[in-house]
Amino acid sequence: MRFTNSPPGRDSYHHGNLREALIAAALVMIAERGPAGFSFAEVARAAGVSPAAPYRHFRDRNALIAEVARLGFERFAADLEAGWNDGRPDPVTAIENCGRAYLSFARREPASYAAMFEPGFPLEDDAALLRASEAAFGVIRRAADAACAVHPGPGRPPAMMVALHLWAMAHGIASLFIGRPSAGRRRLPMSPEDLLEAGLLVYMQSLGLNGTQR
Amino acid sequence: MRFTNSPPGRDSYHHGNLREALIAAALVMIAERGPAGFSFAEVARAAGVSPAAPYRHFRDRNALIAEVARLGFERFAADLEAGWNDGRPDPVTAIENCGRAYLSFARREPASYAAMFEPGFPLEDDAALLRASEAAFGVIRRAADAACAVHPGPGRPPAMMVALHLWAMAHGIASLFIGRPSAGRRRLPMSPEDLLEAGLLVYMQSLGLNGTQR
DNA sequence: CGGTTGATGTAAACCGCTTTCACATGCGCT
DNA sequence: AGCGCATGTGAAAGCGGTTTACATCAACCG
Repeated sequence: MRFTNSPPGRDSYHHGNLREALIAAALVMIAERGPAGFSFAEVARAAGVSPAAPYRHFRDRNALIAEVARLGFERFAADLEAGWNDGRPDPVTAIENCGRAYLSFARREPASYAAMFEPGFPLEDDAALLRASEAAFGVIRRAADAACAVHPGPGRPPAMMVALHLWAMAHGIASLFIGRPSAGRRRLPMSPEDLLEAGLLVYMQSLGLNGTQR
Repeated sequence: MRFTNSPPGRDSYHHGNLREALIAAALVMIAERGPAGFSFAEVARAAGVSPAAPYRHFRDRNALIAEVARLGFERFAADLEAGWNDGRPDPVTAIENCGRAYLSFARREPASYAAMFEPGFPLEDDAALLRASEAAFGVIRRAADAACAVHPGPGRPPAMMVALHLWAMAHGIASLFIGRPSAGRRRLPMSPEDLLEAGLLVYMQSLGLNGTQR
């Protein structure tokens, strides 16, 4: 499998856009075998260059994974933002849509999701990556803010805590039931999407955030 | 670092309990660098034996990780069972205790937890491992059953769904906020334990599973 | 235009890991 | 005491990953 992308297609000594080709190859391999399932030399082979070439673009294998994660967080934040859609038509429905966007991302981009949450090495010293992940969580945080604002006077739950609960529930379901199988994986009586929607509804109902009876 | 354990301490040709020593060494290395962060030869070195010795006990590196995961699931199930404590003093409190036991395990045995949920390879063909993981989930499932039984007549939630929600919430919090840092990690305004307890309370309150007002 | 410079890719050497083999050791059973 | 099987060794073959010194090329500049 070559990833030399048509324009300048590698008819010459230089590749042309090796950096992007390496990222694309890494995405495929991570999707197939996880963040630990490929080597720096292997992506080089997939891109049709010598094993030493990638070192011109990334300090090492970890830096490549970190870049995959950073780009993933950017698209992730955009997806969540689109799902949230400024809280329309109403906060509860918007949060459900946001949850669906969350799982949809994990499903469409399992490689990015894995690089983001199971990189296999620290990956906390990368400032750009940190900023990207902050942006993604920011969407959830703002959604929780808006939803909590609906809550009547006293006893209003702390928005940060609500945001963390929403995130944990979504991540828990994505991590357990989407992507490459792990040990805990088991057959579900419903789709992960339905499972998450039900969980979010139950949670938010208790907070009095929706108009439903109870 | 040697793992030759004091009683026959390796004064002789044979190790004495190499199998356990290899598992112990693997646990240390997984805790430090993740399931992908060690080689078969390296655990052999740590145990003070030749690189070929481990093959007498495990088919390959993956089999070693799978065994670490299996033993982890056994202790995990026992911990959850102890937390649940047959639903005493009452189902809601018992589920909170179960949640605390969940996070406590992830904290005390980060290596086991990682091997169980992020092994880095399929690990679903191992029957013994599957059984062990079933047993662990069974505890959560029974807790959800018992809790749901308290619910008044119609509108009773499906226990399986509740079990999955509880598991997802606990796993989400453990995965995001306990263990070696990942990208999504951020500073919490509260301990993971308090975060989970609050989340479980909010969730169960909505189901009418506790006696609290609202 | 021609030369220089820096970015990009290569070739090959080096190193460690994996796996297998024949062989050594000694524990436990009779 | 002696036998047999489980367990550990040593060496070697083969791979694959990483690294260093060198090759190529594009862009810039006088």
